[in-house]
Amino acid sequence: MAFRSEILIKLDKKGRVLLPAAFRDELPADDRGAFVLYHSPNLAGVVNGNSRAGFDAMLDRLRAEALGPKGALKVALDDEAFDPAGYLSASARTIAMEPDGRFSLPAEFASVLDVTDGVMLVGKGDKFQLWNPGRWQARRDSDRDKMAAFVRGLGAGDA
Amino acid sequence: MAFRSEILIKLDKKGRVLLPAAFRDELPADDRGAFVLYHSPNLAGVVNGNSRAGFDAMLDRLRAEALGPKGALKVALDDEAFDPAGYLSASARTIAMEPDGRFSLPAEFASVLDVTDGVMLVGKGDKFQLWNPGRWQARRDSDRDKMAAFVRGLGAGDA
DNA sequence: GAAATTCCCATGGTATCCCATAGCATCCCG
DNA sequence: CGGGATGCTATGGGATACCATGGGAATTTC
Repeated sequence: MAFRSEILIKLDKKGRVLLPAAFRDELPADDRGAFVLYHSPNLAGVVNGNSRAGFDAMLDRLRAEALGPKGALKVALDDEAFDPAGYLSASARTIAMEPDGRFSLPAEFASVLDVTDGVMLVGKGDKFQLWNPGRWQARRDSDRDKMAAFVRGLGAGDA
Repeated sequence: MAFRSEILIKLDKKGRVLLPAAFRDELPADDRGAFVLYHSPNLAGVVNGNSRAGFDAMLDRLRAEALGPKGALKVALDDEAFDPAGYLSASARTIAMEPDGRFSLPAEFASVLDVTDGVMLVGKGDKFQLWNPGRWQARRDSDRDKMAAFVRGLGAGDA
């Protein structure tokens, strides 16, 4: 289960978006009809997506590693303390797909993405992202330079 | 598992390419039906390939070395920071083969390779590469000289 | 009832399945 | 040891299935 590739998908007049077959195939076999969209916790204008199981697994890791072994119990009782996993849950929505893999993009996501006729779907391995196509282009260009620098840095550190 | 040799393969009118038997045999026995293609991170016009397991192993090593022990959690949440493994995932595609070992080369790869009727498959040990045959010829010639110089350098350092 | 949502059918393009063949390499068996 | 016989590899091509998309009709929502 690893989301790869970047795919430009049409947003039609009815506000529908297709989750590409390449991504649908990465959803768990027993839960192909729905997935989760949630706002990026620290990058405005980006929406993250994952399978329900993948999203839940991330929350579990978050609670375990951020809060320690007693985290789960504490979170269940302590409403005063900040709970990052709870924060993400509130920003997330379960999205049901039609049998053909399409779904209607909730307006809250469409507006932060600022998309009107196309959405860029980007695989990030253990999750995927929705981007405004133009913004993704810019991000991608800047990442390309960072990647080249990163590779150069590996060589230097080695020697 | 080591990819060796250089093989020129036809690109037919339907855009199909054969993964040579010599390379298919190097794929893990339990995952022979598909592999991964991804753009070279720092060499334009070159496409890399590997088994799914080989690609994933590279990403794991990458994340381990690029980030600290808390890397996994940070990467899962931080969309603003540059993530080399995520960058490679976005540039990669899982390629399913027909039972006879052929696959259709996605247009994005065919265009950066600038191939029309033939692709050079080059084994690089732990991965393989796709090249435009002419460009590979040039690269190979230049590498031959570099290799000779490298071997001479070894002798000098020894003495 | 008007607007939005969901279901269903339609379509062009692409990818996949399947069958076919020529050229090698290997095997087999007396 | 020879000479077929077999099998696999790389390639071609027709038929079929699937993907992404559009749009009408039915259903829901307020």
